[in-house]
Amino acid sequence: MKVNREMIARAGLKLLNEVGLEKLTLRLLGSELKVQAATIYWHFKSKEELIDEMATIVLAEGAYQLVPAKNSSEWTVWARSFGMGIRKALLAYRDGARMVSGTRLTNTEYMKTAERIGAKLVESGFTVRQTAVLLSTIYNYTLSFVMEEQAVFPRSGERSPHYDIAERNAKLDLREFPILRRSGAILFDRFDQRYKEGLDLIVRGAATPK
Amino acid sequence: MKVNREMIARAGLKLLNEVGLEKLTLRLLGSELKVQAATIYWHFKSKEELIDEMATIVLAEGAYQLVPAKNSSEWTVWARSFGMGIRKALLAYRDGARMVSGTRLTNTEYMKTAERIGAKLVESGFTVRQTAVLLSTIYNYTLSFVMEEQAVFPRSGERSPHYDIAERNAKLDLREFPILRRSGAILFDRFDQRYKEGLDLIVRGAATPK
DNA sequence: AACTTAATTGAACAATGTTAGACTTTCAGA
DNA sequence: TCTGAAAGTCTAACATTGTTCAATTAAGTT
Repeated sequence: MKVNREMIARAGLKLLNEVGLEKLTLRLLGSELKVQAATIYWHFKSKEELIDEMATIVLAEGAYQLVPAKNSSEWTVWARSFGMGIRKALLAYRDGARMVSGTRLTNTEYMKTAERIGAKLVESGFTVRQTAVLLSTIYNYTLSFVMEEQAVFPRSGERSPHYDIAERNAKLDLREFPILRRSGAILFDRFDQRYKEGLDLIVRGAATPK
Repeated sequence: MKVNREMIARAGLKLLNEVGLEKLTLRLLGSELKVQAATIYWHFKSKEELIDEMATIVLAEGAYQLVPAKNSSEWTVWARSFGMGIRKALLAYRDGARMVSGTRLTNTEYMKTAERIGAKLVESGFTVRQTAVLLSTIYNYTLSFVMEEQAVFPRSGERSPHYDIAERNAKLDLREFPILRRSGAILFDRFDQRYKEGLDLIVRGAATPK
């Protein structure tokens, strides 16, 4: 059976959702495609390059949701949509954030959307530098946030046993850590809510003159 | 020669700086300590646990710099110092950010400092929730920022050949990507500067009422 | 049909984390 | 001082992984 880069990367993403990044081995991927692991090396020069391709697909696939549904004129809506869209794209795959982090894009699909958003911000009065700082700050915040989120919820709705709130609290003395203790429920639950609040900080900061 | 958890983790950090996270193998670590790799398993139940310990040390070691030198009364100074301090702590070791990301702390040393900073914010009028959101947002931003930074500069001052600005620009058509093209120099150079600007966004956001 | 290129296979390699059992050191208590 | 158990280390192996390479088959071209 003949395979190509696209098929391999897609199968990789399918398996990623089923077994997670750590268990995504080239032999498993080969068996999914009914092909030897070595075959993959005809299409990709390394596993790393395959993961770059997979990450690129995830971002490209999710790119459409980075831009507001209505062609709103408010730049704040665009900035927020950028963050929320990336988070959604990363959450679409198990270990999505960890996979994307530290990969290099293999094509410019995703960048087209980023360029549009950047243009919107420049149009709204930001300098190129301010635009780059704002978008990269949102991007970094989001990437790390979702990495944590997916550590707690490897698959959406399924909480990892390693992050039990009650267990964590048991280790934190209420007298010594009054604030951290009360933060557990905030940090390890209702990620949607906290993500938005953090995103708001950044956007509000950009909206506020020094 | 007898070794213990502390010695092993310290040696691990020393080697981390020399060879990076990927090449940090248990056999190499064993040879550094003049001990077989298997010995490490008497002190740690897995490599992951060893890395947890190493990460914990990095944060604990860096904790002192999370708090302002002068006991300033301005909460903004505390918030900024928190971010800058974490960045410094992560930068102190090669692949520091990647190592810390996704590990679980093995003791509460670092948390003591976090609690102090949290207390300062609550004292300044923030709710516990606002405090948790602000600090976690700074933390996430910083972690991801430094991961990128250390991908570009694996060791401080030594730029990775994979992130050449001119090369990147060559791939980006100036007409199609006018903004991204000009962003390269902002994103892949002068990390100090950009980090502060991003951090400022967050802090300013927290200072601004909705 | 002959020949070239594209794609896949099978088998192996080196390296890694990890484990099991034998061996050695440490040291408290008789 | 002797003894025996506990603590610590070593040797040797295992399973799994990414990767390579020569041999083989499939596809496409002249």
